[in-house]
Amino acid sequence: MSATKYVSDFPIFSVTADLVVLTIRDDRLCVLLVKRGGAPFKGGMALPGGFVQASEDIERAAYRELEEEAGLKPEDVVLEQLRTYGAADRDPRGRVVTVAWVVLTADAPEPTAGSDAADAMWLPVDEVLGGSPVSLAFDHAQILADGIERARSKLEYTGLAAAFCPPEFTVAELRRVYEIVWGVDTLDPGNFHRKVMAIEGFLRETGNMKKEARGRPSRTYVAESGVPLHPPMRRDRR
Amino acid sequence: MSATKYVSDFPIFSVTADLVVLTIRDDRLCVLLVKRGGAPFKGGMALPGGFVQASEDIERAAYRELEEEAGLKPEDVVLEQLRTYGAADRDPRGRVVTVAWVVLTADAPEPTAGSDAADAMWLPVDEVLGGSPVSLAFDHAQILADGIERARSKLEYTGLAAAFCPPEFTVAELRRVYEIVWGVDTLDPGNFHRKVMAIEGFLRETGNMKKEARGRPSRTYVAESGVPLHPPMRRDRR
DNA sequence: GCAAAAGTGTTGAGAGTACACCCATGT
DNA sequence: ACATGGGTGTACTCTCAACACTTTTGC
Repeated sequence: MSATKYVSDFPIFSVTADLVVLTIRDDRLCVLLVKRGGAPFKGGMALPGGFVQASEDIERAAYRELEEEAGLKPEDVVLEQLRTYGAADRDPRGRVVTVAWVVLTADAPEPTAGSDAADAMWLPVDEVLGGSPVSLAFDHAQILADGIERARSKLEYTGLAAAFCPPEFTVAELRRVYEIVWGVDTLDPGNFHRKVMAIEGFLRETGNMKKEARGRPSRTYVAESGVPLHPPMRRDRR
Repeated sequence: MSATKYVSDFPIFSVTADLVVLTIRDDRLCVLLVKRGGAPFKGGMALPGGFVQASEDIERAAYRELEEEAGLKPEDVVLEQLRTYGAADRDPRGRVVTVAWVVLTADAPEPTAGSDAADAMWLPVDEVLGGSPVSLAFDHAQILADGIERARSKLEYTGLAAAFCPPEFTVAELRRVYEIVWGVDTLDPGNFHRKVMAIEGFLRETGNMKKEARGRPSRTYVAESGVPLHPPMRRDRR
């Protein structure tokens, strides 16, 4: 850190932007974690993130950290604010509040490639939060859990699932996203196809086809907008 | 202000908690606004709120401001975090980020009663944001709009509507809440009654009755929990 | 009795599910 | 030919909205 001192008439806070970066790799929902290089929690795992600079919009800081720590550019992702965590004792360094963001991406470059945090890695979320959970620094386990729940519920009533797909994708690829994120066995392919095609303004046909290893080639689509889905894709919660 | 100076190694932020306090008065959705007593925007209207103290949880600060500026106690309200606004230039005093909260309440005491801000008042939201909108300080117009939208959508899939009702209420009172907040003409009383009674774990009958000016007396209920509604109460968005 | 509001019954339209079936490709 | 996944058709179920109707009060 620099020797510069900052002075204020008001109680002093520092603000960080922390990121819950989610993607799908090998048919599993994965989150980007970094190994901390300094105190506190040195060597422990944490969400990527960092301090917001003095004259930087918080959202801009989130995009900057995303590029620095994950090598992801704004046009590769969907980013939205999750919530702010501000318990007085959440950071041993002092009074730090963090604004957390959920980031969805289809691009999943191995994060070691030329980034600040060479110790970044993708881990399946069910391993991080599951039976023998990975211990995360600060309150990051809570932030991660909140971020995953946000992503799950957003799939229901927005077209956000497309953010996990490449720019041009098939209905089956979109269906896999729903199955993986919701953790359900199999959505009926026929019904899913019809349902998703019935939603106005969600998918636009490209005219291209994509051949898989087996079976009939499928049409490809691009997501049209971020508008709410009508009707929504509801998950069963009996 | 005190003469105390605060010093830090990190970029300095101040953090405020701002409140979108909503209630229903005279069959209209109303928001609590205060007249600012100091610069900037002195004399202008703003959302109630204030600085978070140095060792105070942000949520606790929200409850404190709620009591100081509106005379409302935690048990009288439902409070939930809305989002954080952190544009670098949003406050002319310096780098201030605000964590905004949505507060729903049935109690609507006239706010002048013994509070810090004797200049607080309830205003109908459609007058504040409508045709000739009231000008609000900072980015508070945006915050208010976001808060109202949050309240509207929360009515669909949570039992939050009950927060606008007294502790013991009738199905008709609950129905008025939906009509007023969503701005719809009339929900069918019969269908609404059946729908709301079909939701597990939402309403518990008290055994009491309430007589209105006219018509058959109705049973009264208390809201049972904050659990999600299944099935949800969906609003039409044709 | 009449008006008004609570609450119930009935019915018809539409949405969702299960599943049969056809289509287009690789092997 | 046959296996595989894309995509469509069909019929049954369930939900929901419209609205008729009964109940219980005040006037």
